[in-house]
Amino acid sequence: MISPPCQPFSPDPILDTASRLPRSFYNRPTPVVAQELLGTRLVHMEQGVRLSGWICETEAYCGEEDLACHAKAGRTPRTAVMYGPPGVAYVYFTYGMHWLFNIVTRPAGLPEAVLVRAIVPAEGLEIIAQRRGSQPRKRWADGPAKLTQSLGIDRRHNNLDLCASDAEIFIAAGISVPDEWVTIGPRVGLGTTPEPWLSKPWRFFIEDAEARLGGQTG
DNA sequence: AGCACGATTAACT
DNA sequence: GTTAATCGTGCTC
Repeated sequence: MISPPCQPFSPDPILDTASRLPRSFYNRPTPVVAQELLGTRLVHMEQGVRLSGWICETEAYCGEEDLACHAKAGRTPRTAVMYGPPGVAYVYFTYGMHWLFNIVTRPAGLPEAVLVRAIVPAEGLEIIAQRRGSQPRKRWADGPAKLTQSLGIDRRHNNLDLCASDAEIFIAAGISVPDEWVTIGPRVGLGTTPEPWLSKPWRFFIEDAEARLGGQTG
């Protein structure tokens, strides 16, 4: 009995991971990575089911000097992940109940990351509906804690290398987003963070994302 | 050991 | 616009 032939590619787009973004994508200035993540897909392969959404809102957090960034406290058990290599998930807990998903940027030693703040759900809609069905569809994943709830992301995924070929969470290449679709402004929810950090234009989002991305098939 | 606060959300008035 | 929910983290005593 001969071995079956290797699959040259996955014929099923639901299982395709060939478009996983490489580590070099994340090893660049954090605001650039944040903007270029718009229009890509955040994918979670959860027990064989593919859950995903189009990334439509991000924020850049830029190291110890950035007083809005957790790394302002230096290297602690929580922030250690941000001091590691780019392309790794930094998932943290806040307000006693919410998980927020970030991706580490820049070379090891520079504690910077992009917070993913919103997605337009694309795949795994049945499961997302189970988790978010108490809310109208437009609100299923239009916030940083809503998207982690939608995709089933939590503490288990902190420090996960998104660039590893077998990682269950990754970013897949998506569509090219025209500059005219993108609004840039100050980050939100920063409370008493002082200037100039409070006003840095490090938030990026696609205007009318649901209409523009909702019909994409990926 | 104790404390104040948080890169939020949903349900109020 | 206001507020409760709920607990890990980092800082002070």
